[in-house]
Amino acid sequence: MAVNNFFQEPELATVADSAGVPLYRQVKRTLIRLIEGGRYAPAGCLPSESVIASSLHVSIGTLRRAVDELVHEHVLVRRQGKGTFVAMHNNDRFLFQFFHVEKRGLEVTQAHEYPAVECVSFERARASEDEAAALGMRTGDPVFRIYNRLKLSGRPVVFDRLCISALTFKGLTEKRFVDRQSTVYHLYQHDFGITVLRAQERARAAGATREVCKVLGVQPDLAMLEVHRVALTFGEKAVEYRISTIDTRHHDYVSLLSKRS
Amino acid sequence: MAVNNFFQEPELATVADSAGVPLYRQVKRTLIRLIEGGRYAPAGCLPSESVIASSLHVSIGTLRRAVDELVHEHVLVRRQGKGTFVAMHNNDRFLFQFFHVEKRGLEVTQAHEYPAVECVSFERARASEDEAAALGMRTGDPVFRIYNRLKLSGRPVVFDRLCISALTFKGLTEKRFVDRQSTVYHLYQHDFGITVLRAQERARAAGATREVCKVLGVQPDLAMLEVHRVALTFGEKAVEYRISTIDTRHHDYVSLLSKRS
DNA sequence: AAGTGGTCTAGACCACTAG
DNA sequence: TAGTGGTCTAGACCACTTC
Repeated sequence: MAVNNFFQEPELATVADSAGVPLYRQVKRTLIRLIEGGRYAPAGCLPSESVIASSLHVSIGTLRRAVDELVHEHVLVRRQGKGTFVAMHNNDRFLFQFFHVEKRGLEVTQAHEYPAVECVSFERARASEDEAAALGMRTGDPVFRIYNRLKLSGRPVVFDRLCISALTFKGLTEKRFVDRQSTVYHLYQHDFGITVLRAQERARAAGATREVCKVLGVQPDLAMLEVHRVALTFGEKAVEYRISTIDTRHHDYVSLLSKRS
Repeated sequence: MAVNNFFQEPELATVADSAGVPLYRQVKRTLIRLIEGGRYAPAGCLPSESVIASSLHVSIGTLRRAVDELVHEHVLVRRQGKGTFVAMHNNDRFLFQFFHVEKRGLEVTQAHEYPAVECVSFERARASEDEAAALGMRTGDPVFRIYNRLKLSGRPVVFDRLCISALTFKGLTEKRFVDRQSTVYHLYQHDFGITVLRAQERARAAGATREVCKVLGVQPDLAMLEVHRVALTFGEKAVEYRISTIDTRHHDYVSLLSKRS
């Protein structure tokens, strides 16, 4: 499990002596560069903390502080007795970090229900002005536009329209998308090496359009919840723009303010 | 600024040797008990880290770890060179920790706009079933029901209906509520010693009711965003139940998933 | 200059996991 | 039993604030 010939590239192994920046931040940047650069596969095990610390010529306390922050940001996962791993996007933890629709009723957090995803359409297109702005690209650049219907307890509840760069996700096909084993974000990570770290969401209410009525089977002008999400990876780079239209007659969009203890 | 006769109560000063619980967690619980018990006023300064550490017979590293977590949970605030303080709810930081309505447009986080609050009605009432469930009390218990209209750039955008226990907030009057200097949460903290630490929110879409039309001046059945919030203090105790109805034609409800770096 | 929090170190010991 | 992360310590030095 341990890797010996680890920090070979001198420029990566060296912690730059940037002015005023705390050492543990520099160590953190170094670790991010290594992860980002594909130095470790997702789910891969990092060398032990003592090995990394001595490789980078910092104390173990400093190394631990850098890792602490990366764990907090869901980039790494620690498992006592086993090692430190690159966070994966294929487990419950990560699914529900980004899926926040819950059946109405119990205020206490109940067991989450997995949505069943059906792909409604998959097309290559050119970025609209909005899409380009959200993804930091130019209008007309090639994108994939993927429309999904999500069912909870057998009833259609969410209409997801997502847009991703066809350059970033070169080689993606409808078949690969539909046949994926796990979540979309796991596909991004496993097949394209892109790890979604966080997302910004903006919610608003809007009447159901004809398209929404058709896909979700609701009556025209029903008040729907519309969530616009931009998913971000390292360096705050936007990788996905998604509009979710939610039938909130029996479900809520759940948000948690501030940290829990 | 420094307090000398600090840890007088032996049972508070002693860190219980609970089985298996890390020392820094026990220190954290001790600090919470002291804050909760009004040992320090809000905005009050704590003794220096070295003083607390030696008082509790733990190393400074352990004390710092406990304080780190409390800072992360917005219970304490550190100021280098000055000291550690109990977090206050009267600054921008805390206002916008709980107010998440933003004008549409720029995706980049723009300067937040302060809402202008008008009290529409203030009444003593008996808790409905929903209110009682949200606040952990019995149906029929006395509550205050306070309705506010919030304006942004002079236009009514949000209709807030909040419900709090009349027992917890004994002595609150419409005058005191309206004449408050700062935010509602600052009033809770300053006048009643209740610190709101976090909140749970559930959002849904709904057509405008007659009451909403009257207060916000919108046409009937316009799709509105409805946010149900339960605000919590120490020990996960619910202290406020609030329903915000938002006109999202020109504003969004903004949510941040996962941590930012 | 004195006092505060912020960083960094070096090492000890414990708890968990695997072979 | 060996290796991993988790906790705890004791002390040094730095950066910031106040007097």
